[in-house]
Amino acid sequence: MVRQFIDEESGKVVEQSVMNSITIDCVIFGFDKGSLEVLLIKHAHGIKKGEWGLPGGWIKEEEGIDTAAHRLLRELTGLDHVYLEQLKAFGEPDRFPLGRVITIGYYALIKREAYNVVAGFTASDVRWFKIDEIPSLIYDHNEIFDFSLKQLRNRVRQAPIGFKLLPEKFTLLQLMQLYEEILGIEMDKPNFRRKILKMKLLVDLKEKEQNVSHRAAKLYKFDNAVYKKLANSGFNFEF
Amino acid sequence: MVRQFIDEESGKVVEQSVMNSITIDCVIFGFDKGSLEVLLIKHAHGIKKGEWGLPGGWIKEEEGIDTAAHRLLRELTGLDHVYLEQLKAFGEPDRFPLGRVITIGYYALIKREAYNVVAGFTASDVRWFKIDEIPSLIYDHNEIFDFSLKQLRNRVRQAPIGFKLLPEKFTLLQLMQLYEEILGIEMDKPNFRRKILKMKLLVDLKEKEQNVSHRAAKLYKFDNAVYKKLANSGFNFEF
DNA sequence: TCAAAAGTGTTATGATTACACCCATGA
DNA sequence: TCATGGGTGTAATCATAACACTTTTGA
Repeated sequence: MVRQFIDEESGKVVEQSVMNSITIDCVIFGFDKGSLEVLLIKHAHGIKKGEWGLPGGWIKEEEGIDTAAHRLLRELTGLDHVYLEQLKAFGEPDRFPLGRVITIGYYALIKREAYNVVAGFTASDVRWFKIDEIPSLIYDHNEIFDFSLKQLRNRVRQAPIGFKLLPEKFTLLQLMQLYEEILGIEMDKPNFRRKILKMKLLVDLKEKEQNVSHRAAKLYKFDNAVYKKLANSGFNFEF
Repeated sequence: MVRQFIDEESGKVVEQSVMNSITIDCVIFGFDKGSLEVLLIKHAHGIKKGEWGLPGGWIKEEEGIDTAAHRLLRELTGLDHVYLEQLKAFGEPDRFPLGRVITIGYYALIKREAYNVVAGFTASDVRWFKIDEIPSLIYDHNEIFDFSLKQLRNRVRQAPIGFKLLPEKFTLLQLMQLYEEILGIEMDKPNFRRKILKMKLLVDLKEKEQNVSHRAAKLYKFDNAVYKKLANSGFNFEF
């Protein structure tokens, strides 16, 4: 099967061979103003024109699947160098109406303020949706989204991937609210502070918030080097 | 693409259309005499004839992927109605030498004593290997195995899937040794007893071991109904 | 009676939880 | 001065880990 692509160097439309009957779909999570959100695109062409779905596409014949997922994200939304992890393959025989197509689901975590999302050339619209306001999506994309949320809730308890959703500099309350939002639970502020600080994963930046109408909070950043040391010597990230 | 299959009703060889460039491979775990083992097959045909690999095969055109994994397990090893869970898709472009093929990895947990493993018609040999004695496998099957072991170690801490590897009736020491073997750690017998019994997941069968040359241990079974109740109300299975 | 594993008891330590309460800042 | 969130303190409770010890059974 042959498909059209925008060549990333020349910017011209080129034709390339892709794998038949296998696609990639991607759930993109962002965190903004206390809400966990997902990026959806409105299809500009095809049988599902005008409907919302997950960004996705075909895998080139000579390209690995992780590479393909990164490329698709770049093409469809302008996002590059983001945290991306595979969920699993979805392959019910009737999931796609025009033939047998298996899709590999991915999820991405992005720092909202670092990116400006644009609609790629196959999308007519791109928008963030709160996770409890996801519309009815094309094909089995609601199932893929549900699975991705479960996976995120699981993974966030095992490794500090939550930080991928926050700005470089953040306050402890922002971090706590992120965990509350992802896990759908309420936490105790004093206890959360102590617990996260005891882990020694955060670096005190000796800076404070600016222009807030209450006592300014200290800013912290995540220390990836310390995390790697701790992760090797066995380490638990439960909340 | 068309492949040959043994029809499950008539027992005759039939031809059926399968999905092109996508396969399934399965890591089958069993537990015997204190050791965690994996079932491998020696290929009888093809370019990798005589080499060990994971059982696997093609997906029929009208068959879901989970269904395909169950069927393949049945065809290749005689195993039916086993616990089976998808790992993820493996799709490096060079993983398969004769063309671009993506594979979907699965892992199975089976009760060794309940099954008699046989070599299916494409395998010349089938054997259990201890997890620290896995030979060099075909394609990227060592990578798939490594991932499956990581996944098993993770999952076993989140849900009581370990029981799928034990006989219906087991002693607390057997259970503890299973966890020790899977997680690769040593545990304290008195503390393990108390912890697992406090969870209320085990039913005391009021029976004892027979013919052991030491004090006979009580036999227990896993109570799935209680587990489901506990799992709903939030529940932790850490060891 | 001995070995081997079953099974109980005890104590120190640390984590978790649930609060009360004071502090800093802009409106 | 008041609201808002920042930040500290404390005591009760619960979980974990380490290890000493008693019991049962067949060889």
